[in-house]
Amino acid sequence: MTISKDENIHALQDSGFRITRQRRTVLDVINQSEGPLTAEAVYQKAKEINPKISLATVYRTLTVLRQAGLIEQHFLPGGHERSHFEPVGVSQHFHFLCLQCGKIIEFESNEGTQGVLQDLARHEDAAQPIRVCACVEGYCLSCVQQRTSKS
Amino acid sequence: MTISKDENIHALQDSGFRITRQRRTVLDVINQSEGPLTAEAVYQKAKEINPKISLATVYRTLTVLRQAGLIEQHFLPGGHERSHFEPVGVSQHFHFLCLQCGKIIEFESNEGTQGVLQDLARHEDAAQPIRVCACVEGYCLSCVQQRTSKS
DNA sequence: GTATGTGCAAAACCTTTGCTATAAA
DNA sequence: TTTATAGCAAAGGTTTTGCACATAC
Repeated sequence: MTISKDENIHALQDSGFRITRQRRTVLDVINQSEGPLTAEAVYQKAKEINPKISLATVYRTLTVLRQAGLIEQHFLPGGHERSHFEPVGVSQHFHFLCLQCGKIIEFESNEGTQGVLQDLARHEDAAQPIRVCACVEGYCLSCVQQRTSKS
Repeated sequence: MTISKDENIHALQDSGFRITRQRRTVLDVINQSEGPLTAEAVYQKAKEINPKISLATVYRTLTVLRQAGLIEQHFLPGGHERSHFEPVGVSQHFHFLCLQCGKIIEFESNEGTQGVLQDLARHEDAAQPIRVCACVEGYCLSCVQQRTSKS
């Protein structure tokens, strides 16, 4: 599950980037995180390791790590408004958002992925799909129960 | 295809909002648009009809129209960074983004929707799904051909 | 040694908010 | 007449950028 960072980080050089302390730090933070982190959250955790790191560097590093294929950027459903960063391939890109309480549930969906790709295949112009994500919005169990009991 | 706005706009009153010139304008702009519009784009088009309208009003109106169920807010894949607004039910919530040229293809996917909902159903906590959207990233035909011809 | 990357502060960007005047009901 | 809404300008939050210094190669 935990992939050695040093195996990883040289992807930076393969993409023509340099390996720096700050980039190691940011990558470590993301690789060791439990769930997706906002840029601000990455910054806070990175400062615990390297108090001198700046928010600008975190943003620039996130871009670079993304270009090197070391992390992915997600947007959660509903708001979508803030980007979140995770190691490549760790999380499912399927989210359910409860419109009432804001709870987010991650789930897997091979059926969904296949279905989407199958229908997409009818559009010849979408030649080479790489990544699928889906967002579902609705109400979670406890919020449904609350609503039911009110009426 | 074009639904009479006057049939539509009274949904505002049903939700306890007033009907104003600005709200008519914004709703008209969105109903008559070809594709999803950013808030800024709505503002530009609205100014052609009512030069006095302010951007703040556009934002507030977008919120109100959304609450009244007259328009929907989407986020396109890849960037996701800016919200786009469309009439309810007009567009598919499935998008393909070409990572190279940025082209976006909208498509339908009943298979995808059903697959996603089927897998989501295994999570009892996601009791009442309402809306599904999916984003696919990859490369479009012409960009794939370019890449192939280079190598 | 040279090009890239960092830190800082300032700017850019999108969106929201406070306030007074205006208009819908 | 009463209350919601519009317009303006200012503030808010996130992300980007310019520039001088530092660091990786």
